[in-house]
Amino acid sequence: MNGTTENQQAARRSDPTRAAILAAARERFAADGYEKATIRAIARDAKIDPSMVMRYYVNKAGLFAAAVAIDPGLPGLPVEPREEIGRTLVRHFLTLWEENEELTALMRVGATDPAAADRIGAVLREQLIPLARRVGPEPEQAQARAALCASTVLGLALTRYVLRFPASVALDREEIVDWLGPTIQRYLTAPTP
Amino acid sequence: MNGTTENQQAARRSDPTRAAILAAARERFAADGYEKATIRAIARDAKIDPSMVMRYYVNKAGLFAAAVAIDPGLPGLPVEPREEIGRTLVRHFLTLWEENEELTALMRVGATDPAAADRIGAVLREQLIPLARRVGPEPEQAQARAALCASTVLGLALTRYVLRFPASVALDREEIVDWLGPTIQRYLTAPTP
DNA sequence: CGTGTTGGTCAACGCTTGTTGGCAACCGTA
DNA sequence: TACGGTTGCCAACAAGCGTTGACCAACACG
Repeated sequence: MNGTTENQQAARRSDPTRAAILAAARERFAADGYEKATIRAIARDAKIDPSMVMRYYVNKAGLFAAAVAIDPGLPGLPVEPREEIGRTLVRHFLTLWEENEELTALMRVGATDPAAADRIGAVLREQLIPLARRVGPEPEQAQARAALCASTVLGLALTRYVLRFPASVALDREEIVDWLGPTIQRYLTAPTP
Repeated sequence: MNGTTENQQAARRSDPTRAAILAAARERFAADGYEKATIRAIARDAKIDPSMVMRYYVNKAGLFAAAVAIDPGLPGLPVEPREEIGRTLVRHFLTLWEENEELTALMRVGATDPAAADRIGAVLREQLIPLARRVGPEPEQAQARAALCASTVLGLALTRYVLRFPASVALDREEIVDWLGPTIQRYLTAPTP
């Protein structure tokens, strides 16, 4: 089907530009949120004309959708040893947040845009709740357990990566795992209090 | 000094209007965030002309500052019995969030505006850290303990009142206290893991 | 070589925003 | 009754936004 590589769009001469736009968009959305991240500013960062953004991504919403796409990949996570899931999950989320600034962007935008909020909610629905059902007792409690885990993880992300409270930024990785790991572990596996 | 009541501004004929503006502003800021809550929309809700907003609150930033002012009142909180602080704190925060929509507004705006973010951070600095110092062991760990408590409480607020995840909204009050109470208790009083 | 396609710029559009100043109506006081 | 201050509305401003279409330059292919 394709001469060079399998399963990808034909290479276009404009690919570097497209990538530059996406990179600039991610950075701006993560730093400023949706409204304050203007197409003009993004174009300036990418060193091209604002109209190019429209040509390649139709409109601002399309640009945001293209710039922010994330899969936390929870289904592939090892759930054994079972008494370590809490710590495993916390570590997993920490690397995820530190490697993808899109997550910060998604959260900044989600605070005011229901569509973006739902993108985050989808992770809870499609990955965290099933995981809670698989791993914990009382499957009918999976919703509640997953909600608590989400609030724990997103709370840390909020204070550390979005609001950037010094006291939260100062925590180091293993310190966080030591404190939050048992919390998540309890939310997932302990009997309903 | 004043004929009617002590320690307050002279009653102005415009007070009802001022109050209507503030109420509308709180509602809009809480629902839409800073940029999407336009002065025109707020004025429309308050059934007055947009220029009145400027007359009474100088500019949009001044309006926001006047509309959102909160004191969580942690210093006055009973810390006894000590093994109940966790649950007491969680209950306190829950009523706080349910009674003041300003808190939702502050968080929506804080997601993109550093000044608003700092207003939330001030609570952590001035009330939560001192409380952690008073109540927990190893005073030099107070920063970390308080940061963890803040992330717990704000995480719940985020998923429940800002992002409005159904699974988080569905939790009921005492269920939350039962799950989060022990978490806060541990963050505040347990020895460093 | 000519010709269609692609990558990119420029200038402008229509609209909304925060903000301003002028002007009319009302009030309490003298 | 006259009058200064308050309360309110109206119309307009400048600036910034997302978005559009005309136009030029470079390339690919016959």
